[in-house]
Amino acid sequence: MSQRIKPRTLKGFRDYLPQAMLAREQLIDTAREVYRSYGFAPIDTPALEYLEILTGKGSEETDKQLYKFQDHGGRWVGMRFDLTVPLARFVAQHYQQLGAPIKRYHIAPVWRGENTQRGRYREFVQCDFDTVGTESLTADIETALVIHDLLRALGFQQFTIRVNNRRVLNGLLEHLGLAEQATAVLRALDKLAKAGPQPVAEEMARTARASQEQIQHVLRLAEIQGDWHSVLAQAEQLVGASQVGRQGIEELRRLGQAVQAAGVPPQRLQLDLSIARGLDYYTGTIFETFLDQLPGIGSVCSGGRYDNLVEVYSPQHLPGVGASLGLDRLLAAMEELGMLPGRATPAHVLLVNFQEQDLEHYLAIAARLRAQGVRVDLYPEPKRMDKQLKYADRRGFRFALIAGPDELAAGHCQLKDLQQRRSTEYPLDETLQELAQAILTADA
RNA sequence: GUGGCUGUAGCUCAAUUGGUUAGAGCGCCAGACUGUGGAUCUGGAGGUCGGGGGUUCGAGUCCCCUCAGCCACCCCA
Repeated sequence: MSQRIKPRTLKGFRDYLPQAMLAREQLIDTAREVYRSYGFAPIDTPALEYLEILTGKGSEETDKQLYKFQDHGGRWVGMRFDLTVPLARFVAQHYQQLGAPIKRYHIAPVWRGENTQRGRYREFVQCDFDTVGTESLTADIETALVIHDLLRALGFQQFTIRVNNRRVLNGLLEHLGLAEQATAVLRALDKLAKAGPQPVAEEMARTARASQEQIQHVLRLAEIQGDWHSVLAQAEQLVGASQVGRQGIEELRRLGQAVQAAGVPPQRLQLDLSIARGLDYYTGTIFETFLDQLPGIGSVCSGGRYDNLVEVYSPQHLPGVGASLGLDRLLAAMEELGMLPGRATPAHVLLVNFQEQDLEHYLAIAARLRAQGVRVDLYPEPKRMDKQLKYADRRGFRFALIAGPDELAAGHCQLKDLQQRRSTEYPLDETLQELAQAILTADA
């Protein structure tokens, strides 16, 4: 070999080893189950879209982060940076066949060419669920419930879903005569939690040319603290006579009431009038979800209502609402919190290999166990047993199945529980039902 | 995209003021122990000191560039 190529991966792109991938797949399975329990159905869309489909939808910033290039036919194409914009295109293209409302989930990778950090990558998987084609607040309420169920199903106890409504913000800005500069004001406001009031006020003065009085008014809204009820009461005064603002407040009132009535503990759902979200397409309810133990990692599940996004591609009015679970960010958090299992194998049992001439026996035993749902890993070569047991141990197998010449001759086998460190004898009969039951029971 | 910090074996880290053939622990492979795992001992594999260039008699060590990681800004999952 003249020149060996150095194996490496691009910045922000990663390989996933078995242990990590098992955790990812388990998380995906959980998300899928929760989505399905609410009736969301799966879809998929291409990684590449015509560039014009993607640009100008999220924000100026997302346009800059877009991976784009000319394909072999000279077409300008881009890699999707989220799953919501492709969904809008998808709905516009297929709503005749689908009918409304459309409830779909979509678990797939997205790409953003931005700088990397802990829990921030250039290729990452989002787990989106959305309801398109209804303006009903029920869809917003269910979105909150799904987020809640999802985090609970993943094993989280301490998390906070922060809720706001763009209409409240827009109402206030309208009331203050800042409707024109809404984007700039909201962008500055979004930084309040991190930066504090001083820098935010300065940014508003600079980018939105807001007066001191206007700024103070906006900041007052964001600083409102308290329970759901009192926050709304105070916000009501600040938005004044604004029609939009009052609608937003009413929506939040109904949403808060319904979600709590559905059994979500009040402390998990917080009204936070300062969250605005950087994406331009949101029009109503907005959600962000933070882990109480790791607030610094950012939101692990965000979303909101976007009533006009599909109209970019279709004359139909197709309002939508949904949210996106950040799989990779969540996994980074779970790893930090020690919530990930250390297993590196999906198999329940390692079948020890004693000698080449008994291969057919091993294959038959494995086949019978698999037929009953047991995942069996047959060691490929007759190595020393201590090596094989060490292999099983290191990878986190619960069981090793020992069926050497002695056992085969006697018509039974040893099931070795590597966790409890003891063996039990089982008959090697036609079905191996007793053995399979023992393995599957211990696994559950 | 901007700024700061970091970069030695798979992992965690050593290596006097620049000075011969770059070390340790853990892990991996093998043996002691040819049918019973997290122990012990012995041996082995694995590094172009992230990569490239420069200064120097001599660079892991100093300088520049580049790549990657972390942090902040920005934005976001």
